[in-house]
Amino acid sequence: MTPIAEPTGRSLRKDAERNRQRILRAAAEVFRERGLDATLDDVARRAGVGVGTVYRRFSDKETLVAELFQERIDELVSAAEKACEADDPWDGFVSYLEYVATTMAGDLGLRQMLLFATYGRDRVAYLREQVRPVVDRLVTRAQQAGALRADFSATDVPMLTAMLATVAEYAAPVQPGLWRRYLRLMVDALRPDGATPLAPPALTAAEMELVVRAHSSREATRR
Amino acid sequence: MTPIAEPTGRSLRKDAERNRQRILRAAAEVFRERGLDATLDDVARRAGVGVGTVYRRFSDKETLVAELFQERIDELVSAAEKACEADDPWDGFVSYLEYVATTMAGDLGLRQMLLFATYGRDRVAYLREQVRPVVDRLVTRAQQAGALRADFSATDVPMLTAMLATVAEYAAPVQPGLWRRYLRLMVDALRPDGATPLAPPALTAAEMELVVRAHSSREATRR
Amino acid sequence: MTPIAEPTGRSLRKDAERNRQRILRAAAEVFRERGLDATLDDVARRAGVGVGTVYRRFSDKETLVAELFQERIDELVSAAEKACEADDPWDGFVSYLEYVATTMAGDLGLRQMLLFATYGRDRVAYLREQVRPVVDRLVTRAQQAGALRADFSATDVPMLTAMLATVAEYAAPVQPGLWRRYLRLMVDALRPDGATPLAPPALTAAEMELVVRAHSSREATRR
Amino acid sequence: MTPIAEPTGRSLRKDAERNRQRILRAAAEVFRERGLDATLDDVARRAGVGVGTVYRRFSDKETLVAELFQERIDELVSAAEKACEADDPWDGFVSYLEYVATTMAGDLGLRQMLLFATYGRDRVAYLREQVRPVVDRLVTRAQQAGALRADFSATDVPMLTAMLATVAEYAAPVQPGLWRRYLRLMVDALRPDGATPLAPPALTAAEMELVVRAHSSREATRR
DNA sequence: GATGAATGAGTATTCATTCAT
DNA sequence: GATGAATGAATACTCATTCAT
Repeated sequence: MTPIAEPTGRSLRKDAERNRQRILRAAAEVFRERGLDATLDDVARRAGVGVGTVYRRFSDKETLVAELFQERIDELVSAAEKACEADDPWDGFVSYLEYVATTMAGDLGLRQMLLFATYGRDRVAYLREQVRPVVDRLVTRAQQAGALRADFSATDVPMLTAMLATVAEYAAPVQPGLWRRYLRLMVDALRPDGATPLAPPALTAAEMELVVRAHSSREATRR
Repeated sequence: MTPIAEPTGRSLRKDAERNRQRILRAAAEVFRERGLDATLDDVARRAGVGVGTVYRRFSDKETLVAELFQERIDELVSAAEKACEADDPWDGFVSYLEYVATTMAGDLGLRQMLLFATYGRDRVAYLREQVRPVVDRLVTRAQQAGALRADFSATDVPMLTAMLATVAEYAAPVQPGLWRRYLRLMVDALRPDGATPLAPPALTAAEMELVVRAHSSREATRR
Repeated sequence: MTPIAEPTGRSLRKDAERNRQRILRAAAEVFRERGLDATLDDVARRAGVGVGTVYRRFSDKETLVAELFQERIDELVSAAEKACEADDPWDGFVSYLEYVATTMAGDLGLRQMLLFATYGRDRVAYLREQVRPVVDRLVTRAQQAGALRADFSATDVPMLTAMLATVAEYAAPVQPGLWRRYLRLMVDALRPDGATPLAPPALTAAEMELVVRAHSSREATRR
Repeated sequence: MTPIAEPTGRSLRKDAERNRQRILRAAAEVFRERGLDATLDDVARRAGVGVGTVYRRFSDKETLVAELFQERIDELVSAAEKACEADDPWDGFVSYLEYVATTMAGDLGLRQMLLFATYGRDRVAYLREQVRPVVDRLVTRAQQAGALRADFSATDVPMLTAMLATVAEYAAPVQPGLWRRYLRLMVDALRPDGATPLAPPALTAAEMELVVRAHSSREATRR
């Protein structure tokens, strides 16, 4: 784009950034389609760069995956925020669940990341850290509006999304939207009327932390 | 054949059988804890035998995994049958869900087998073949008793159990019974009164077959 | 594309090409001396590179073997063409036999490739495809000159060369040229005068195809 | 067979000998059909005994193969002797060649043993030791009768048979008798009339010894 | 900085051989 | 003696990661 001259300095950094983006985009595609078993060579090829370049930008496969995950988290956070501003608190809440499930339904790599402790389980901890406050608000808001049963907890949300991800994973090749059926089912159960007391109680935030940590430490032993 | 005498050959078989059991036990542990990526060398080490011995007993990693899976299937089928004979059709239905969730809780290998079809996808087909009729009965029975909403389908059952298994897996180290909370939630939704129409519709039996098959072919193309 | 400049990438390719050649040379030696059972690790060691490098250049053991074989084919075809242009049709014919026998002498791998079809049987088919027309001409030409008995067939040529190669293989370490003795013997028999009718008839081209195919399928069933 | 009593002593040895024969027979079949790559487990299975028994009778796979080879040698020697007593010296000579080629044509293992230096090349040395005197006689007799060209040597015989084995190997699956065609060809060349002087000269007996030794020592280095 | 070549530990599986029963 | 169970070194091939150009 910049015609002549300027061979060093800024243009290089611009190139670098462009490559970084390319790689992230390529990785997102590749992992989405083929799961986390895909090779970094595959990613590099799709990005149109050499593997070396990938390693220059991301010290590790793990790191690259984590970076991608972070992108999803960011998107998730803004989705949650947007959902918080919905006119109807209940609709906001449900639309957030829908958003998460939709995202996961279309992304094999993401599902593997969430459902199996093979890659960077500790990222999930970080995710919760980020999203939690917003989700808290989302839940409280719906409950205060009397639309969501009182014994529902913010820590239930990640569990529900994991459950939907499971369905998505299972049905992905045949009926990618099947998870909506189970979202409906849950939603029916989440209304305050006629609900049976839930037991055991939801995880506390601290317990939730533990859950996630337990997963990652198990991970640590593995390799 | 001859129940008396035959002191030779028999004692050998005893040893062999002992090793076979050791291997199965070791494999169950290893795959449960570390998933299906675990090596047969790992299994052998855990069992305290050489790899060759593992291969003498199980022609394949695939075969070994399948054998383990078969054990679970058998248990599942009898659980379903027992559930069918419960006095209260609804209780029977719920207790089956409980049984399956409990079984899958904490078994990473089992979940991988069900969700990602690297090993023994045909086995999953077989599993469904075995359990389906009993589950059909279980569901019909609960619906005829007016205890289960009419738009619920037998193909919903594996989905629900997979969902519960996901929760179990997540929470296992901290709160192993957490999945019961979500079982309650679902159960609330499954009652016929006040239910919202479910959409999309449940998978037909044929579609369910496809889901399973699709997993294996996806797997095939992946490599 | 641009023949000037481009100092990067090119020098790498030089290295890579050098290694490729090293590997091919090493493979030629190893397979020649120790047959096709030799390991690619052996080849790598001889070439002074890691196994990975071998696999980077040749996707398969099969492929590497085929590549080596292809080199021989190319040489063979040009030898046959040159032989076709000899002033004396008979001398041309004989010199071709000499060439082939010389080439195969002492190359255990090459002989295994021709006799036992573990690797690159399709290549043998391809070889025949390539050489056959030229050999046909070579034979016809000698027969039309009245120098070669009429019941000789082009499909006899590979058989004769295989036979000579066998002798060469046997005698290589002691008397590398011994095969010439048997070439003389055959040549005596190939003259048209005083020849006994040959039975059974030579293979037809189609049968020859079958021979080659049969080897591969036999191989297939064996494992 | 022996009814009661006599549990130790002779009957055991009889059993052992019977097993030995069974194993040899089984090995002959298995190696004939599937070549020397066949497993000793395969042999044991075919023989209806355990592998352990095979190892009790034959210290080694190599040894078992050698033993089989010896059987063939013995048969070969008697064939040669019988051929020596033929009324027509020439016919005797040719029938010997036919006998050897026929034997090899039907036996993949034998061909591998003879054509490739993978198994027990030194056995070939031994073979020659045994057969040489008879073959000498066979050749001399035919030459004295004026039926065989004078420059033919006894050391040419193993070469001719190896050549025929090559054809047999090649054509085995499609046209197992094709070697006869080339035997005819050679026979035409072996008549004394109209023969071109053969060069280089045949191997001397000493050289032949060297050839064989060279093969086996090459073998030694391999493992 | 970018490239892609090189590396080698790691994986599933086989088979000759040994040894407990 | 016979059995077949156990062993483990060996083989083809992959992929995350490093490094020379």
